[in-house]
Amino acid sequence: MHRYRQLSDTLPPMKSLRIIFAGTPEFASAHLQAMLDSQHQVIAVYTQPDRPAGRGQKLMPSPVKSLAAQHNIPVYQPKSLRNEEAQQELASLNADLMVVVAYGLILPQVVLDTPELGCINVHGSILPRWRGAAPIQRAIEAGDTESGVTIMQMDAGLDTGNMLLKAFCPIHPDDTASQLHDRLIAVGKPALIQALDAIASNQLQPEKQDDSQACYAHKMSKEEAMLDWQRSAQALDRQIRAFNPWPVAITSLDDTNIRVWEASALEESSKEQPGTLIRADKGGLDIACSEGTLRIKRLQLAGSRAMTVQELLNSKKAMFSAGKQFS
RNA sequence: CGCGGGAUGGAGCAGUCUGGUAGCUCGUCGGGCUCAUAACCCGAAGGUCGUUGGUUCGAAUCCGGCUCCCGCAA
Repeated sequence: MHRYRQLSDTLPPMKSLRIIFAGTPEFASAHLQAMLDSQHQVIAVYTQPDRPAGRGQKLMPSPVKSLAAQHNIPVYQPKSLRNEEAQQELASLNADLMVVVAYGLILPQVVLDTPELGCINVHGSILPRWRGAAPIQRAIEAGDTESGVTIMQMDAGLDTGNMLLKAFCPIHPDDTASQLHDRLIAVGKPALIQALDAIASNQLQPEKQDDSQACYAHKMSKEEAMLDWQRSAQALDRQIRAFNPWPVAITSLDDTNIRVWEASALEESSKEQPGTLIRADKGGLDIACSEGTLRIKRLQLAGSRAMTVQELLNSKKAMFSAGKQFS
């Protein structure tokens, strides 16, 4: 296996690959863009079927579909790749390689074996840590200080394939999932192109994952968005950053839900019961936790946009008087 | 046609139900107090009330169309 930095002196690739790209969200479309800017040839794109999304529930194309359409690349949107019809369609494209980035569909073994060079995946963590659906968010929630992108040869398991290349980046103490997401795109794009070039000239050596070091990044859900004031301020701060921009951490005051967009943990501890508002001023809302104090800086009331505590206090001073209980 | 909330000086809001001189908290500018200040005191500027049509003697307020924003849902 190569580290990304060591590949910078790689020789030019022997040939341009015929590639099928499969992906759905923005993380995927960014990598598709990188491939379109490279010398490799994207002959077709697979993405999830259009789904009702947004207000009004209109059918929306995925970011990958939109980008492919702009470049006149054929788009396929099967509901599943388990049926033979879809599999034959894919085989008829006669690709050298398939690149999968956050596609959201399981690829059966038949499909994995279809392209001559197999299927590779760009994953938003340093494997075997954080296999699964939400590696970016879970890394922040766990307080990891380093992350990166792993490019691997796909096999039938969930992110268990042999690793081909890794590109590292730091996680800063105040990073949100949104910021790390963007950083991983910046790191992942050149890494993917490096990997493609190296694959084209057969220079990569697969490395097995150490299964004993693996952990799983479960999908984010709204059910876990509620802040538990019995936890430490530091843990809540991480949760808030991991849940930004989706699904966004929530707390409850006066029986209404408040979305918490930005906060930081203070060392200061207090004797107040966890969830008690200690003070509210331009700096933020300071709330007692079981350990430490959480300072909320930006939040969002129902029906309104997110705003800073300073803005909000201009009209809602009564709502945030000291002594109030969050739950 | 998925359900619901909203648009009022630079910012966040009240006023709309019960039409009749545009208000609050901040910010800005000027002055004062102070060793000093993000603190305090005094004063000033700044709004065709999202847009468009209608009802009315009179519309931020009532009725219809449109635009944009937000929550639920995904």
